[in-house]
Amino acid sequence: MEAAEAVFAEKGYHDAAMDEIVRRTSVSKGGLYFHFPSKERLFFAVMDHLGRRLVRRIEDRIDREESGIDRLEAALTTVIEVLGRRRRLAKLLLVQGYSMGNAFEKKRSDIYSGFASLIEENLDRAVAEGDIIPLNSQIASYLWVGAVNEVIIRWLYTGSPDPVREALPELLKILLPGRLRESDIQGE
Amino acid sequence: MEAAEAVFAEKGYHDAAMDEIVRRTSVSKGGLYFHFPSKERLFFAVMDHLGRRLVRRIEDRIDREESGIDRLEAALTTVIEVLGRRRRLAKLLLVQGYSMGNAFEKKRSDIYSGFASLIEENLDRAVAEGDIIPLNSQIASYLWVGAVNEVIIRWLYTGSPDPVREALPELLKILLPGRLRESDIQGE
DNA sequence: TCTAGAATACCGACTGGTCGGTCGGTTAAC
DNA sequence: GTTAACCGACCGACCAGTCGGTATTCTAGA
Repeated sequence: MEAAEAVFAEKGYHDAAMDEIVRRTSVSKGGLYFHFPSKERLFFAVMDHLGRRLVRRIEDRIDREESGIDRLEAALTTVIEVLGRRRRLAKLLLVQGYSMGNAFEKKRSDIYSGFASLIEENLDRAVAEGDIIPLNSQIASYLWVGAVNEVIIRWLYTGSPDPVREALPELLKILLPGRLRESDIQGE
Repeated sequence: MEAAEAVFAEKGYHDAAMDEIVRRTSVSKGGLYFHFPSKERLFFAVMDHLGRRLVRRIEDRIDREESGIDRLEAALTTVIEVLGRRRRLAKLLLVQGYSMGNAFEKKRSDIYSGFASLIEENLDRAVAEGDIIPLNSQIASYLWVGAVNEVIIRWLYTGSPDPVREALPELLKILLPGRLRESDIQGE
């Protein structure tokens, strides 16, 4: 029962007790352990499920766009919108994993890589299409991921700035300066 | 004894046992608890100490520069250099805190804010000096912080890319496009 | 069609190990 | 002789995982 998601999101890996997860489901502890051999595996299963679903959602969204730069904008908008509206999901995906200690390293890489490679791919595409200046797309994709991560975590912890209304437009402006030429031309 | 730093950095907050910290020092458990009322407080003390030291080091470095844009470059270079050379410090400051669960929220904000406000301040300065285009410096500072965070964590987990040699030049190129005009002018 | 019994799914009281924190005491300093 | 600094054996709470058992579904042979 993936309503274990709720407990992990609220308490973090370590403070989430299997007994509490059990209490919130209709299965018993034995039943839970029949399907998942350990707490760690249960947690990984939840993370994988949610991570993959988010990436798929982004992919579906950007497939509607033609150019690399449009796809980049759509990808960023989608992540920020999804994570910025669902605190629980955001907290679980971006924060609570670390609380399981060093075992999380591999899993984190997996999840973040899904999003990063999506960005990397479309950065290359946008470069090829001449919409943005050439760059090391791998490192640039880390920058994108890191920016999203930080903005969302900041919002989780302090409640501001609003990811969708405040942060997103600003991030787009900085990360896709090519866009400026179309709408912001005025000075030089 | 701040050699508790080593244990926290290796194991993370939760997996670090007070008994092990004690074992690695010359004091006893009672002695340790005489100075620090709880494990949590000890951890916070270590974090505060290291966080403040890093910020001070950056401040010292950027005070040697005149313009906002030079100070930004110096700040970014310094963090990446310091964290990119000292795995233990980086892991402790950027990763291990989360493993203490939700109690870490406030502390993380404190530490990251120190660096973010440094960036924010100098972004404003660089804007005023006309070296970069106007932007929401608060959100831009989160982007900077997030980018550093991600690049370093990536390196911690996978060993690449090299923060100083590979990531830093690329980040500078993207974050301070103004710099391009001086060295990269060729086309348009 | 009936049934033995195998396999699958599930139950929840219990346990064994771990670890933060305590406390009665000792030593050293002023 | 008072107080600050320090010691380390011990305690008790907590919790992942177990295990002996039950219920349900599937399978096969007569």
